[in-house]
Parts: sequence; structure tokens; C-alpha cells
Amino acid sequence: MTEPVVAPGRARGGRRDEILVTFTRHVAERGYDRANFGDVAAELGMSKGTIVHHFGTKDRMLAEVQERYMRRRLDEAHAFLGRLSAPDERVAAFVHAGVRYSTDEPATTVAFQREVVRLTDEPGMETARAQRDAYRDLVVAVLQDGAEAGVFVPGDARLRSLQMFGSLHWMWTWFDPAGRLRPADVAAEFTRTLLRGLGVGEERVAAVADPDGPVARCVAEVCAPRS
Amino acid sequence: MTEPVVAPGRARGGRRDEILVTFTRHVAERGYDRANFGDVAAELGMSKGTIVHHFGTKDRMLAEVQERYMRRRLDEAHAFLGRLSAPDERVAAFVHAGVRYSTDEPATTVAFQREVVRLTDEPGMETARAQRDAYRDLVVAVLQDGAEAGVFVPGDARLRSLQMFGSLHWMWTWFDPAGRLRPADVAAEFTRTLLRGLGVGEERVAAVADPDGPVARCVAEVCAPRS
DNA sequence: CTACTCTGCCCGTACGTGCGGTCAGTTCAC
DNA sequence: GTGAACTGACCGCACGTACGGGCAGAGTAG
Repeated sequence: MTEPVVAPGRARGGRRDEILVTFTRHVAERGYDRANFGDVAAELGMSKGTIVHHFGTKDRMLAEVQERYMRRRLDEAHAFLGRLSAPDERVAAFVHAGVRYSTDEPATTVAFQREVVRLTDEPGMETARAQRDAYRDLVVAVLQDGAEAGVFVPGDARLRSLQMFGSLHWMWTWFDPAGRLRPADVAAEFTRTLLRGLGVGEERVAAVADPDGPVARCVAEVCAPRS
Repeated sequence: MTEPVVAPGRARGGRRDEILVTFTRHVAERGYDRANFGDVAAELGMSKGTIVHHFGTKDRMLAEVQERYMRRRLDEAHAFLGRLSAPDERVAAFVHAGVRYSTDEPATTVAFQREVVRLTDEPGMETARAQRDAYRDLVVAVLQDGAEAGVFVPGDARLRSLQMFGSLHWMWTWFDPAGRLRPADVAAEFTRTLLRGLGVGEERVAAVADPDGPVARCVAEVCAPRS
């Protein structure tokens, strides 16, 4: 569902992408430990051996899922950071982007967020871990800059980033992309509380957090390509 | 570490508590799926059969961990809600309590937070799920009351509670109880950002979020008994 | 065009291992 | 005697993955 398979029949990479997509969904639904080759193979009408042929081990498959996910998030972050320069707009963009992903690529997002903890210790996850650290550094830098520029109240940028990431990474446990709440509305509410909490004035908060405002639109454009 | 074992040698319940404590630590360190009877038994110098004798199945063991954890959190919440009446103080207390637990009972807290997702679907978790819902309802009610009383800016209390829980439940991935950051400081920073974000005035925020202020002390007293 | 070979995708099966859970039996306190 | 605590051997199964082979298309020599 997340990405159209390259082409039916014989295509570059064959059913590789198909396997990754299905595996990702299984991880999202059951978690990594309970996801297994047998079920994925059965669902795709192929042999377990095929999966091994393409990916080698289960670990590497997860690593690839994480790396692809982080790669997209990083590209997207750099894209909207290039278009927005005000710290409060940038923070708002990070929140909007974080929420959007839950709808745009629900399976990949849930799979990633469920299993982020493996980035910290598991070997073979170095690349994904580095990507994640880079992303976190982007956010910390924005918070730091904002505090130094006087846009935000002084405070610990790292702690604030963790507070913010927590809210977003926790979404997978409760957010239903098919539910009544539009992601933009969740993002707006989160952004309002966060920016106000960082000391941004009320009228500015309303403008920047607007679910149909320029920041939301900028993020939407940047994230639009995939679907 | 979390609770003193009832008594050495032959005591009421035998080594039951000991088993639960060790199992909890293993779940905290490796996650439920990778925690296993064999390792727990080996570490305690007993047979796997003993564990089965006391708990029946692995599922029930986890359920008991979750229920004990939630029971304590609920008792504690009712205790400080009984002592504090202002909505902003109550919110601050929830944050302080949430952070405190990461230090007071690190293993149990991590075990719980790692595996909360199982509360939503897994059967046999009804009790723990109900406890968790009750806890969430307490928080939502406080946020709702505060908004209606004009202490907080109007907004979706449920979303705000989820934003708040996210920050706290995410802590297990980064917070090190033995690190340089004191839990009270983390709680204070989180509380400041949150209360300001809810529209509480700056001087009030400073007073309520104070890591050595009355709210923090109240929570400390309520939580003190165990450890 | 034909035949031969090479290569990469894919299949089926089989193996080893780890783990949850069973069970018959022993020890020990009351 | 009675029952709870505990043991250790054992079962069955699920799952990751190793392995040998089949098959289709591309490249190449004649």
C-alpha cells in the first residue's frame, strides 16, 4: 500500500520490495519478534527461502526498513528547513511532519516506532542509529537557536526535544489514521501546546499552528511526493 | 532492588516475589518476547518448573507485573489528588509522579512501558487495561476541569493527555536513573513547558513546577513508602 | 538462427535450536 | 497424612536459516 510495486511480473528487484512492504506491515501489527518469514511468505505465495535469498537475515531486513524510513524523514526535514527559517515555524513543521507520517505511511511508521529501541543496542543498526541521531540533532539545533534568539524561553533544548519526540513517537499506540481525528488537527493541537509552552506569543501560535496555514502547507508539499 | 524480598529461606509465598522481580528486570532489559523462564530460573538457581508452579503461564506473569504496577500508580494518584486541588498543581503532580517512577522502580517502569501495547489487544490483560484506562481518565478529568475553570486555555483534554503521556512513557528509551540529570529536574522542565503550554501564567508556572516546591514534595511523600 | 552456458530469482525441504509448558516424583512444614 | 514448594527430565512446536536444485532470460560462439 505504501509504495506501488515497481512492476508486475519480472522487474528490477523482482518481489524484493513486495517482501519488504509485507514484512513491514507484519512488524507494525505484531512487533518484530512475532513477525516471521513463514507468514510473510505464505501471504505472498512464495517460499521462505526467497526471503532469505533477498535479505539474508531477519535483522538485516529490519535494518533496511529503519534505514529507508529515516532516509525519507531526513530528506523531508532538510526540505522544509530549507523553506522555513523562523525557529517557531521550524518546530511546528517538525510536529506536523511527525504527525503526517502516521497517515501517509502508517505501517512503516508504526514498524519504526515500535522497534526504535533496537537502534540503541542491536549491532548492524549503526546506519539507522546515525540517521536517527542526525534527525534528533536537527531538532535540538532548532530549539537551541530559538532559545538563543529569544524566540523561545530559555531552557534545556535536549530535554525539550525529548519531550516533543515522546509525544510524537507515542502516537502509534493510539492514533487511528482512519478515525475521526484528522492528522492536521492533532498536529495543530500539539503544536499549539508546545509553542505556547516554549514561550511563543498567543497570536503567533495561532498563525503558525494553523492546520491549514503556510507551515502545514509547506510540510504537505514536501511530504506529498509519496503516498 | 525494587522491593525487599519478604524474607530469606522459607517464607510465605516462598520465592514467588523473587521470581517476579527478576522476571520484571528481564522484561525491562530485553522485552517480553526475549525474556524467558530458563534465564530467570538459572539466575535464581532454581528450576523452570518452579516458575510454572507459581505463575502458570508467561502471559499471567506479565499481567501480574502490569497489574501491580498500575495498582501502585493508581493508589499514589488518588493520594496526591486528595492533597492537591488546583488543576495546575494536579497536572504538575502527574508529571512529577510519572518521572519519579523511572528512578524509584526503574525495572518495573521500563517493563511496563515497553509492553503497554499488549494491554490493548492481548486477552487476560483486562484488569490491567481497566486500571490503565482509569488512570488516563483521572488525567483527562483534571485537564478538562482546568479548562472549564479557566485555569487552562480551552482545548481538547484527551489530546492533551496523550501528548503528556507520550512524553512520560517515552522516557524509558533515554532516561538513565544513574545519570547526571535528577528526575526532579526533568519533571520540572517538562512541567514548565507543559503548564505554560496550557496557558498558565509565568509566575504560577515557576511556583508549581519548582523541583523543590510543595507539589514536588507532596508527590515525594506520597511515593516515598516504597523503594 | 541455434545451441550452449552463465547468472540471478526462486522453490522445497530439512536441520538445529530455543522455549513454553507438562508431569511424575521428592522434600519438607504443619 | 496432607498439601505446598520445588525438581529435573521431557515433549512438541515454531522459527530462522542452510542447502541443493530448477528455471527463465541474457550473452555469446558458431
